[in-house]
Amino acid sequence: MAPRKIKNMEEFAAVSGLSRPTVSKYFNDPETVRRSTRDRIEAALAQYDYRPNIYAVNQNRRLTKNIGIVVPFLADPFFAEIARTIETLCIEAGFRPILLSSHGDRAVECENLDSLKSLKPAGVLMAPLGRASDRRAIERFCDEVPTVLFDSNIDSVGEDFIGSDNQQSIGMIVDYLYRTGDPPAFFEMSKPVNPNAIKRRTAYLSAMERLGLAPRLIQVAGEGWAFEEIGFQAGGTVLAKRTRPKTVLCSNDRLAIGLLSAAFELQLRVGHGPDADIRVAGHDDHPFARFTCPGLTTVAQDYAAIARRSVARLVDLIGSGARAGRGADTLFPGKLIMRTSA
Amino acid sequence: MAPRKIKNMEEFAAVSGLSRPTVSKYFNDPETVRRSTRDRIEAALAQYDYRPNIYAVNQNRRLTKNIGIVVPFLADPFFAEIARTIETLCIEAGFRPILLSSHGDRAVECENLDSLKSLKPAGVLMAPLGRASDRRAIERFCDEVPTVLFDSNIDSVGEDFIGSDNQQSIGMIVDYLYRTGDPPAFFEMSKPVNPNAIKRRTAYLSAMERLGLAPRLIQVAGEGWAFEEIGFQAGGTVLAKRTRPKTVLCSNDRLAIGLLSAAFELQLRVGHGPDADIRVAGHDDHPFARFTCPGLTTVAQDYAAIARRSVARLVDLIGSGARAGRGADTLFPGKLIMRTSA
DNA sequence: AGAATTATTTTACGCGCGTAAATTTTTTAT
DNA sequence: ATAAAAAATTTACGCGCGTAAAATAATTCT
Repeated sequence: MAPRKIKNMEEFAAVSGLSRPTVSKYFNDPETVRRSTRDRIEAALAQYDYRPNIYAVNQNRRLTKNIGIVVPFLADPFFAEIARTIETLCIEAGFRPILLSSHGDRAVECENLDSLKSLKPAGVLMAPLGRASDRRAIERFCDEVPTVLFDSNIDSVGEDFIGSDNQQSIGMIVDYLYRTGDPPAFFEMSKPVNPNAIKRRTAYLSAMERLGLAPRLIQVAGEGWAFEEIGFQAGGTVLAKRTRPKTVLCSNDRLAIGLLSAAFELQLRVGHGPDADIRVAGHDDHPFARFTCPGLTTVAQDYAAIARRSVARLVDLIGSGARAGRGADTLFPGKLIMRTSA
Repeated sequence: MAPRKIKNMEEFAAVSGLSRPTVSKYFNDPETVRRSTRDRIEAALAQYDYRPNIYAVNQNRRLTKNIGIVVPFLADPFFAEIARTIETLCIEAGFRPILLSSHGDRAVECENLDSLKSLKPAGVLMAPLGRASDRRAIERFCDEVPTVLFDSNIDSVGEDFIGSDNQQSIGMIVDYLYRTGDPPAFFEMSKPVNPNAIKRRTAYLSAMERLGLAPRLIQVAGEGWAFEEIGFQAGGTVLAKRTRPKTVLCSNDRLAIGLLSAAFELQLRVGHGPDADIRVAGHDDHPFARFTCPGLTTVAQDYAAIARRSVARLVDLIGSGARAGRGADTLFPGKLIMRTSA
């Protein structure tokens, strides 16, 4: 019992009866050694519980097995969920994910990229802040590290972009709302941080035009990532007016959550029933959207597909070693989630 | 312009006119070199933008500047928030935080500890899963790495524990609910994953006894971390019965969010008004608690204080180099947050 | 069985830095 | 001003591994 402690790969190679370079090869890719050799190593591994020193391993490797994951705001459950999915997929693909949040802050985002650069990652999956991002810094980063952007795009940056088809999803829910009642007004922040927000506005306008309807934008002040608070405060003001719309489509679910809270406080009945005062819809299918009062009608982003495709693309890029320059954009369609709020 | 690229510390030392070990000393602690030396290095640093290779740096250091942060479930905004605060504090203290989530899974928690061990962290801040944790694995880990537990305790493990005083906070809200209406029933999961849940139940029972009241536990089935869903499903059943309580105190806010959603669906009026059907209170002051319908009366955990103290204790431990064995527990009191749900 | 192929071992070197010990410089005390 | 003490710097060595090239062994094919 209690076999002596293994200090390094040399010793481990000794107890497995192999040379160190062979063992090294095994740890880089177990498939590259003979079956019998592999069995011997794995037997020794079970007995001695040795792990190569991460720092020594990565010092001389051109490319590490690290994959950086950068999200703009981890306290948003949407990003927490997608990050979790991506993490799992990276591990399954044989990489070591390193999760960083930019906390909604441009400077932090830059620091994250700097930190990652010094970790020599094989690749990076990044959901940028959007407008608040330092475009130049991200460009420079993408020049050095294979990077796939997801969720929110920055034109002509990164190898690839994977996201949602806002044109389709907003078009769909505008159609739905129009067919089942009054056409929606669009509730959003006047200075959106996120490219998706801008695309959704455009999509709303074009959908209304297509239907031959007059658009109505409700643009409210507010900055940062406290969307619920902004939706609540500004929404309260909007809803208190006599001119309030009969149907509101919010640029995202978190704004809608705040708006629903404001509506409740004003004792407005939200829903599609005959005695309802107002209909509210959102976008994203936020994890909490089904627990709002009433449940929020919204469009689900296919975040599982986005995560899968993003990881797959990055792994491809890493495998091919190709820095193919600007690649293609992939947009996944949204799915209408009908609950009781609209 | 465009000075030649710096490959390593040797080159950087050359362009700053110093020897490499001196530069190395500077990067370990700028205070340990002479003022004039420091100025020269920092001037060169501004011009050449060199960063020491992380892997080479940590290979020979006994102790890295890494601090591991392990939370049980990052998709829970409460943990996302406290993790964010802790991250910032670690950076301010001159360390490099590494954030890992156990995703509510025992095996993942163990893997996280293994990963951390091979990163040779100076210390670790850990919020364990609780009952689902592999106690032995955590014990072994704490033997090797200075570890401060926070949020949820595992008796006799780790150097220190920082958390909330459930006895105080539950006692306070039970008092409040009793003084302002009917005494509360306690809504919880029958098999709680979290030690806090168990302490809260005990605290509820003792508070009721102190007040000379008959306790009423409503224990519902359900496992995992989908608290809203459990609160919604089980809560719907409970609230539909004629025997439903007039006042419900939920073991945590996420259960309460689900319960509120169920109440809304049953068209029950929640609140402390004269025409209300039921009062609902929670615990934690979850980031979304103020946007529920109606706003959730709850107890705020002082997560900023917990984060500050946890980091401070760990930095102390690291500084003193002392493995003092089992230290003290620090419990912060909660703060009553009166909203309209109770 | 012999040749061609594939897998493994040996040899040899270097990565970029930490760190103890030796040396030099600077500061303080006399 | 000079010696002693303290601080800063340099010298010298090694960490644990990757990796390339050459040599050897095992396997497969004809």
